[in-house]
Amino acid sequence: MSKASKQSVPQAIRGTQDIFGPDAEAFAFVVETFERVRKLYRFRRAEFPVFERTEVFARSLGETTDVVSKEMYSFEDRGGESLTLRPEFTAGIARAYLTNGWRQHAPLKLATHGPLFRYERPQKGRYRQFHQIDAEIIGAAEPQADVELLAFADQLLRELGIQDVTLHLNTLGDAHSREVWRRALIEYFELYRPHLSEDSQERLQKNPLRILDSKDRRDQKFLAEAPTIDAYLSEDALRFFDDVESGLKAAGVKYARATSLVRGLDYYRHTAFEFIPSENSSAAATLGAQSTVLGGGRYDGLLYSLGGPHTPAVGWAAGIERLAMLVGERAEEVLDLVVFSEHRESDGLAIAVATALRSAPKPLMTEFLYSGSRKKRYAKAQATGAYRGLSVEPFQGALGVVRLRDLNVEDERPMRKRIENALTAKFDCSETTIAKAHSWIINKKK
RNA sequence: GCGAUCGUAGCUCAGAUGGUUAGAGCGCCGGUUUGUGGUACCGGAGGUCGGGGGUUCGAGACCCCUCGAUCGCCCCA
Repeated sequence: MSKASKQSVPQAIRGTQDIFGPDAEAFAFVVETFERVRKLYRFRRAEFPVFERTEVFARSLGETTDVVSKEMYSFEDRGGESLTLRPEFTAGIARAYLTNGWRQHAPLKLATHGPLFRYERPQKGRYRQFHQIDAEIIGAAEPQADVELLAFADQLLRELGIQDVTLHLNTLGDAHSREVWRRALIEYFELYRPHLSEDSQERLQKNPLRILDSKDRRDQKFLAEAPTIDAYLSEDALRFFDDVESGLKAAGVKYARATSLVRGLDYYRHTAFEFIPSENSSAAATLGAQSTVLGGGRYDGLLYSLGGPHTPAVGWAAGIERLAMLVGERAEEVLDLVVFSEHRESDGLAIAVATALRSAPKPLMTEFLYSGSRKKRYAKAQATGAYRGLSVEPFQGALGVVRLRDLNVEDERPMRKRIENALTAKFDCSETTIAKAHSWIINKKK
């Protein structure tokens, strides 16, 4: 190990993470599972820019929301244009739908994943650069779209093996229902204004719906009597929600009605939902205060607010880090083989052997060791956890000899055959036994 | 933006009440042993104690600032 230079090592940006090892495996497992399940539902893969004009987010999320007013990474580019690193997927996807004329594909089911950026205080399950998987259906006004989207989410969580997470479902009604309800809430909470928490007194101005899921005890005693959306739903809105509920039952998706579930962002209508760990479950403990693992809803108002035609849409997003925490650490796959050269003269043959094994018709997952003293390599080979080891040494009158080493395996037969097939495909070699070890003398390359 | 706890070798951590050249285990490098070689033993490299300022005869330990981590509030996935 060499001495560190005098220069100080740069620190990672606050709230960013370098993910490696079992955590990275869990992350990849979430993405791979998402990719697999999304195809079953025929959501089409799409990629979107990581930054957009600032107005894309400002106009769609609402200027007063926390995300826009204090959490965006915005900057001017060299042309003086205000750009913003995406704090969420939906706005950018809506923009893409409009600018590319994707109405022709409606109803369009899209799936994507990648990094998002929010200037927030990092804590458990929350980062400044974080990652989401995302699914959207644009151009479908039917409640069946909501149902299919939720069935997808539900199946994804099951296939990830995540337990004790339940779907909380609510409706915010159509634009009119929502507005009437909102006014009723303000009127109700105004009565108790002095008794509310400071946060909720402020929410009364900015976002009265959010008072409903306040964690403050002072607020909670007023929540039971607060008006619920159900009393204000228009007939259409009511019928829509009924259809969603019966559709979910038909699809076998379990859910709990959550009348206090609301959405912070302005563009939501009708269906709103979150998958949340059950209280006192280990999943809840794992996630800490960041309980929502997947959330979304219908945003029929969004595309219009971006200057497009009235376009119905539903979607959800889920935090990959949070899902990965629930999945738990995943071990990397166990290696089939580890190959190491015992002498400098056999280094070339060793890499040729490793390559032959990796590119065989039935390839073997192979680690190739090159560091450490010769005598340390056997110990290193053990430590890789590979089932078998192959040492490569010079051999008189031949290119060299490959010897099979017992490492961490019991059933040696299938592996030995595969190794032999891989070797004979690339080399002229003969089997033998040297010092009781099964060996192949490599005569020449084919 | 607000609050709490924390920051000592690559990793996990010891270093009572401030006091001589800052320690252990693991890992890494080398050697002896072994010789289908995973063991055991010996040795070595590696730290301006997150950074800056202050108090003190003297600070890793105390104070202030700053950066970062962790966990809450807010908000959200």
